[in-house]
Amino acid sequence: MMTMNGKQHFSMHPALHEPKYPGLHSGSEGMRRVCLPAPQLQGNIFGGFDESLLARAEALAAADSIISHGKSHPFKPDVTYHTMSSVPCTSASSSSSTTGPISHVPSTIASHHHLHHHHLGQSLEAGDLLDHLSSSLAVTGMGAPEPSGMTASAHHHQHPHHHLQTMGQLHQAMANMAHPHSLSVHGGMACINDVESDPRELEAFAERFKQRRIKLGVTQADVGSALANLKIPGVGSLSQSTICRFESLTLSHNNMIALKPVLQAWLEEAEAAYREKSNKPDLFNGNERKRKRTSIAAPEKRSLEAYFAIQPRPSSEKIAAIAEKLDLKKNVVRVWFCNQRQKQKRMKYSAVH
DNA sequence: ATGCATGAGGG
DNA sequence: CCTCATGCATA
Repeated sequence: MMTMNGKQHFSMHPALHEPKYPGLHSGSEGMRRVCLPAPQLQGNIFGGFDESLLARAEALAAADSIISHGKSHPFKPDVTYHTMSSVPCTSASSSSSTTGPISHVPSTIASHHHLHHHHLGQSLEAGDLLDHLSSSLAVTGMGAPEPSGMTASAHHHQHPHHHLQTMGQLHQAMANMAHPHSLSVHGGMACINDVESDPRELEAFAERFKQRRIKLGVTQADVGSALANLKIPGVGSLSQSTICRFESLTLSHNNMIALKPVLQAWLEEAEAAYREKSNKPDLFNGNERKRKRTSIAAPEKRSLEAYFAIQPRPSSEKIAAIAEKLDLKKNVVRVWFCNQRQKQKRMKYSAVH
């Protein structure tokens, strides 16, 4: 559909991305074993990718399905619905209009009134709890950019983008702490910023975090919204998804490092407040959710995985071709590839170590 | 716990 | 367009 944009990006990067693959424990999706040999297609990826490539990928996809994986879906015809409907809930929640562009508007820096949904009976009332925790993790000067797997020269590379610029400045911290050179000459043990111990420390922290969080009777979602109350410059709230991913280490290494200080600060505050006060009344829940999610059917997904194994970064043309072949919207395919690439780079340090 | 998506920032 | 950090909707 929709023809093609005459844009043809030949960004055939050698192999900037390390073939790091998790495989440590995840195992929920169908990817992971998609690392197929992919014979001699390095030479004509662009030249004659047409039939051969697509055919090849599909063949592989077919073979793959025969082999079967432990996870077979009952069957899912691609349900591609995009529906962002209205928000019946007219509560005063400040939350986002799920209508896309305005999801996260206000930088909670100035105003932090988020009336989120709660459903724990006696969890801590973050709003007040963490209100006085304004500067726990002020800073920790340390200088040294890029972790181990980053672009060594682009230290300003992925900066303060996104809404709440949660990392706007966290990125600094992240970059700084990423280097073993500095120091964490603080208390002496488990400071807010001793990332020098690399992935191991993170893993341990994530584990501890989860355990204590549960102990406090707080959900991932609650942690996310409570973060805004920390009013750490540049740090707003986060979603349940992100907290979950942090705990399960399924974020990029950089992201993990950037989030650690914030979550640690929250944890400390929450525990302190917990001891102090039993709890508070708590709020009610305002619910609102509408948007539907596109669902790619299993067969299509298998094909995509096969294509991905052959060429993780298909050009616009190829994406269009694949999209048409699988009868999917081009954008869906493009996004799918982007997401696959991200997954491939998840934490679970599987490379460069 | 995860799949698909949005958006910022950078080319 | 891509990469990245994140989020909504979902299974």
